[in-house]
Amino acid sequence: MTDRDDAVPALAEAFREHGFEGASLAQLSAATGLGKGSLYNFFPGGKDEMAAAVLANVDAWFTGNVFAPLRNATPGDADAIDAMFDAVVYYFRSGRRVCLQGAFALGRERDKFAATISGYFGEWIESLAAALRGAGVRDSEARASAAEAVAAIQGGIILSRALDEPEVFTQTVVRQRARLLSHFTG
Amino acid sequence: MTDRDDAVPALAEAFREHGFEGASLAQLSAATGLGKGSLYNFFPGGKDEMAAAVLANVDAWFTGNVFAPLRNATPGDADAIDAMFDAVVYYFRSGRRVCLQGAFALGRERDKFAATISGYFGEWIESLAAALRGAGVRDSEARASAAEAVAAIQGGIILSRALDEPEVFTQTVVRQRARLLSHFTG
DNA sequence: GTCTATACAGTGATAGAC
DNA sequence: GTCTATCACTGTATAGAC
Repeated sequence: MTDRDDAVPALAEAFREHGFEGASLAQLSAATGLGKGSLYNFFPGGKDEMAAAVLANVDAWFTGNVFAPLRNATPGDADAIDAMFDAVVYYFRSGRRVCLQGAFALGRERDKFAATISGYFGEWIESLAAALRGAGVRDSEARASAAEAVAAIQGGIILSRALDEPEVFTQTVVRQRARLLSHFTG
Repeated sequence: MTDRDDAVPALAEAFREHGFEGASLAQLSAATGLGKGSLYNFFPGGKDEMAAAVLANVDAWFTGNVFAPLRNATPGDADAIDAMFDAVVYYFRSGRRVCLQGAFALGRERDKFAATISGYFGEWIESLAAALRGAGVRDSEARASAAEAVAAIQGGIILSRALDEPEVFTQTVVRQRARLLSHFTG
């Protein structure tokens, strides 16, 4: 654990609150408690490298807490699906916390971090589809169903923030959880 | 029709491509073909007023092409639902075009345009729920089902852009359309 | 490694000539 | 009404003292 890694969570929160363009170096400096000089010492590439480090950190969290458990689930066992939704509710703070990859996908940042963003969502859908296939769902339906769940989560974040009603996100998760688990009861 | 209204569509595209913070006055000037002086003549409030005019313009389009048809649908008739999805696919260019209200909901712009954004999604959900109630769906389920559809559309835009696969959005619409129409076949 | 000082391009916005 | 010129300011990034 270097000091560089210690700064990443603070950077993440700053990017989530202000967006990539909206997060100025002054704010990033204040959020981390590091002077601009120190920030450029850890991230010579500037804001781009800071954002890349943040995205990689988020990806690592999801790999460990979501993607890998879905991949390693025993076929036909719904627990990994349940755990995924629990992790999602926790990570996105019931919809109050923005998904950086999702927010970046809507803006100019998409071009700059295209591979990372694509990889994040692609792996989420693929690992979830793998768990669904374990319940006997055929491949094309598993992928479509997985994409639908991931899209619903992303849309749930937007809606709950737009309406300022966290229950919208919670409800979205409840419904998607039930929908996916119904594959396992048959 | 004033020259002000003529500039709004060009401003909308600029905001969609670059985001609110990312769209500089130089770009807005280039997109509209108007000098900064002219822009400030039409929009004395600057960027904020331009964005507000764009959001109002989008809202008006949806009111005329989506919300009102849903409200005026004859109870039990699914045509308005079908028309909504057609309009959505057209408006969002099969997921290639960003939803400004959705993008703003994820950033700092949310605070500045809170009422407009909330009103847009609130009316979308309410008008869609009204059409579903016309098919005999009880109120709480109608609202939840409507919110799920709107969230899926927003998430579909994110996913299709993130993966650079318009088919993801198209598939989302296909599935949601089928899900909502199933209320009418009973 | 950390900070302060600074370079310099670009920002939103305004003034004023035409 | 339209543009150009300009304003004050903030942006990212760097240099250099400590």
